[in-house]
Amino acid sequence: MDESKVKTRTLIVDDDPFVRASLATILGAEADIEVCGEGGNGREAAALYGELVPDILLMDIQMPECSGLEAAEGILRQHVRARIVFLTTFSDDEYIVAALRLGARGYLIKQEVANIAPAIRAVMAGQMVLGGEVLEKVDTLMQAGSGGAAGREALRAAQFAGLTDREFEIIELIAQGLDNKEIAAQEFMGEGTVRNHVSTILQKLQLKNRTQLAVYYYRTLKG
Amino acid sequence: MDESKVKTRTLIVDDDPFVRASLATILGAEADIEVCGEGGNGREAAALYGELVPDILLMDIQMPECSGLEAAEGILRQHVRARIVFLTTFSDDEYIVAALRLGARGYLIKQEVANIAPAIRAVMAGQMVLGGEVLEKVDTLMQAGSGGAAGREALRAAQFAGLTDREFEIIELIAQGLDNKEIAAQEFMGEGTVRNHVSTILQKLQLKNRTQLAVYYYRTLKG
DNA sequence: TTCAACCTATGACATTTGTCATTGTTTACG
DNA sequence: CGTAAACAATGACAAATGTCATAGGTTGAA
Repeated sequence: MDESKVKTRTLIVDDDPFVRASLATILGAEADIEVCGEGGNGREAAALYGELVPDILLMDIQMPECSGLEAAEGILRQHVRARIVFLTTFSDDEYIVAALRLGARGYLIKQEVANIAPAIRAVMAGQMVLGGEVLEKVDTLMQAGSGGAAGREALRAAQFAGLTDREFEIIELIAQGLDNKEIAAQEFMGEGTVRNHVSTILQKLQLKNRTQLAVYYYRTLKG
Repeated sequence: MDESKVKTRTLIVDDDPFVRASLATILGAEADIEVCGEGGNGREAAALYGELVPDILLMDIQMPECSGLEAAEGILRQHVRARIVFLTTFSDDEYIVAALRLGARGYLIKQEVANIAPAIRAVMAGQMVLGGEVLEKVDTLMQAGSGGAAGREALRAAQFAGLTDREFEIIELIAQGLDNKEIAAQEFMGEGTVRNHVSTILQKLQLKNRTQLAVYYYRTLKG
């Protein structure tokens, strides 16, 4: 159709009015991006999101009253497919993990201003974006196995923060519709062991059962 | 980035060399389509698909050695997001149902040559395409309720052949991760009734459990 | 070496899920 | 009117699923 003509509607949320204004100016100058609203804290973010339903929510984490993480959690509960990109001053370890676990589509550092617009485009294309500085942190946070490929691997690990390789394999099998017995056969382990892994996965991702896990998989990884 | 410049890489698979050549010529003439490979049967389709990972696989169903349906099943197992469009000589009833159930993105008739390129574009835009002749068949195959809207309704009906409205509602709730009790509450019916509906759905779609149903939902409806 | 993860495994247990037989109501069609 | 299909429900049952406690083996880092 005419996707190329439609601008990416972006909602900006930051407690610093100066930052908001700067971002709005910088992004507004891009031909394919339109700033559709601005907010100053998490509550406003949630309210504005429900009202405007933007394509992208670009949000700070540390904000008074209601943090970006809290807001994101609420928003994602309502709008599962929300594309939320965090924009912070420092790449704080716990925040990264928390944000990615929530299902954020990006985690950028304010210093890397020039990267923001391209990052938004990438997220709109279904990708996930981590700022360079963040990527390093992620790398050290989970001493990524051996000397394997860094790129996609780090992303994968990041998105399912805290999950082990085994657990991730099992997630993929569940997302293909296999039951515990089939998974056990495929992975050469006991069915009880599979159950244990599944149980751990569900706790880590705060899900209730394997069906929710499959849903989560397709909504977060794909989608 | 620059999606508008990148051509849609299309893999053509048909046992008739003449058909292959014709299609390649016709499609190659389109500014936004590029034929990236050709194959003569299902096995070649699978092999080439894995090698080239095209945007679109345009494939005949009836082929020697390995039918298009078999190939599609294998390919979709590996590449969940594969966009497979079947192109056949006749709109054969069973094939239509089978193809759509597999998760095909399109089912076209060779006679409607002029429609192929537009169909490819539609599929790339996330839509699903059924040739006009096919649509009629689908309509009669399942005497589509009453005189409701034909378009999207027919598609939905086709994709979930034989499913009732109620059943479809329940599918959507399952695809949101609700358990039977929650569905019962939401739909104002007994939990046992929900179980019965789920059981019927699974039989109709030939699935084993609700997790597979969720997987099926996201692989088929979404993409 | 000691410690912390991770992986594996078992047994017990409660819950959820799926199947089946059966029954009844309502609605649409011939 | 009779019939068929969709819808709702119940009870009973088998199977799958998820949780928990516990425990042994491996491996890499301090």
